[in-house]
Amino acid sequence: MSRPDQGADPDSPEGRGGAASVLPAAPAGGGRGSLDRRRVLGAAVEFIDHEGLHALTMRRLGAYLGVEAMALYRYVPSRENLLDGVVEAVVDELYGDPDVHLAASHGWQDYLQRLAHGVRRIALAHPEVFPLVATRPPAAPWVRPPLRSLRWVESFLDALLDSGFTEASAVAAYRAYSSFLLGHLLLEVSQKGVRISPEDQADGVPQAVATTDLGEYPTVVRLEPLLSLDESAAEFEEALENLLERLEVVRREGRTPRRGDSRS
Amino acid sequence: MSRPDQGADPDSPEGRGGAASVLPAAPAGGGRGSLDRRRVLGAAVEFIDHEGLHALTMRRLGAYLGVEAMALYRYVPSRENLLDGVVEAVVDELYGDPDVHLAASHGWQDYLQRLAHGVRRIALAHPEVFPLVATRPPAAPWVRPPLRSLRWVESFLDALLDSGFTEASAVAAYRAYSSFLLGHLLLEVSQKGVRISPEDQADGVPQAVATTDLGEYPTVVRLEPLLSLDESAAEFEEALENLLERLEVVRREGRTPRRGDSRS
DNA sequence: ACCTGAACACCGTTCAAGT
DNA sequence: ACCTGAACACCGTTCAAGT
Repeated sequence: MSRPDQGADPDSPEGRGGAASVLPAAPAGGGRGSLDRRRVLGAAVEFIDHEGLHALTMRRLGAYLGVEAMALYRYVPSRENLLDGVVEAVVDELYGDPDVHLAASHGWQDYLQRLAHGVRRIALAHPEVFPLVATRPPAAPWVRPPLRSLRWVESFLDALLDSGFTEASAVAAYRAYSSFLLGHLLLEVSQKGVRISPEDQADGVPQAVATTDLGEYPTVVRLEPLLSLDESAAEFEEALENLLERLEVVRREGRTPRRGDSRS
Repeated sequence: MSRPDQGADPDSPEGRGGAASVLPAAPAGGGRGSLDRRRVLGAAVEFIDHEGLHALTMRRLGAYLGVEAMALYRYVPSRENLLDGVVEAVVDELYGDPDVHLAASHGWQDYLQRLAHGVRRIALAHPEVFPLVATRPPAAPWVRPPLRSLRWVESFLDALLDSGFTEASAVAAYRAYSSFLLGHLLLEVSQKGVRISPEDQADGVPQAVATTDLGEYPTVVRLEPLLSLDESAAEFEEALENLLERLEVVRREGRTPRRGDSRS
């Protein structure tokens, strides 16, 4: 059950840390000081980190900030917009990550490695927010989660184009990379115990499994110890490495991937 | 704005089909006949398919069935349980898919191909439901979306064990396969235009992109035609094929995948 | 300029009462 | 046995009113 991630627990005992890095040095949660959009969004991230997404209501967020819910509408036009802002705030944390800089990296594979690990660190730092990052529709349909912002798409494509990818294969690589990140991180985060459903699973989790007749699933029962093992970190590395190798083949051959490539 | 009201195309042209295959021959939506859990869940799936997930409330689902909301609580203990039931009903459609049968397939690769395509068909048939399939926590943390049910996990593992996978590599394959399916299908479905947010994006979508200064992202602007191309189907095939080839290497070598495999 | 009180339309859910 | 009416505690959101 030990957490594999590097980088969680940034450098201090601030507890769950998280959004703190993107917030002003000013008092965070229910602290004083006048409100502004940034403080509202930061408080929302903290609130979701601690209480879960399902607990976030305008009224409770207001109370968390020491204010009536109606006051929030001065900084946020709607709850939906608030959630979009939360996603943006969390993704923005990546901008401050010194490990994820195109300039600082050695080649496109190194850059994609750093970027993937940066996104993973964010996902693990905000497991309750990540499903939102993963499922909120982005600005345009071709800007895909979890990168989500034009800035990262631009940076990604530039890195690949500079390294000899054709335009078509750079775009194909972007799609494959997005799918990989989304699938892996969404499952990893939910495995760590996000409670998307309200609190109806107070008794732990295995409720539904316990009431099922396990006798019909002997293989699952036998392999349960293996299935329960958390190998997320190693699996992430392995799948990422494999993807990068696959992309390198595409890059060398200078074209869009086609079926059956690796057979020739 | 048009209300779906009761009896949206009761039985005439099957419309989008979808859940119909798993429902009784009886009238589906707002038709008559006494309620039961199956009819309630089937109506919920139809409702979400037509109106979107955000529109589903107990009161509106009641109205869709020609009944007060309170009547639903005889068949469904809570809204959360209703959503779980919706997910289950949609996944259950896979059971009726004649293309997805272990017995009918030729080898484990063929089986995983059929299974993946079966899940993809369901995702595309119910794009508004699929995010729920993807993000609702399953019964146990090691039963992963989007397969979600012990029955499919059992079937998956059996197929691989019978084909010479070790227990550890069968489990690793299950994890890799789940991540792949989840990532690809979630992005494909959301690209097709799911509106998870309410209706605030009535003006199409590009609102946020239009208000952004695109001048800072020349590469994205230049590659926009490529980025907008929908290559989902081909990309799905290609990534699936690649995954299966990767698993074949693991199977032949009879061990859990490790980093750097394909290099040796 | 910034926040609040009161109000509106809507939720999920409970329960006594109807048929 | 199955459904409804009324009620409760809670939502998001608007707006006139307070300071």
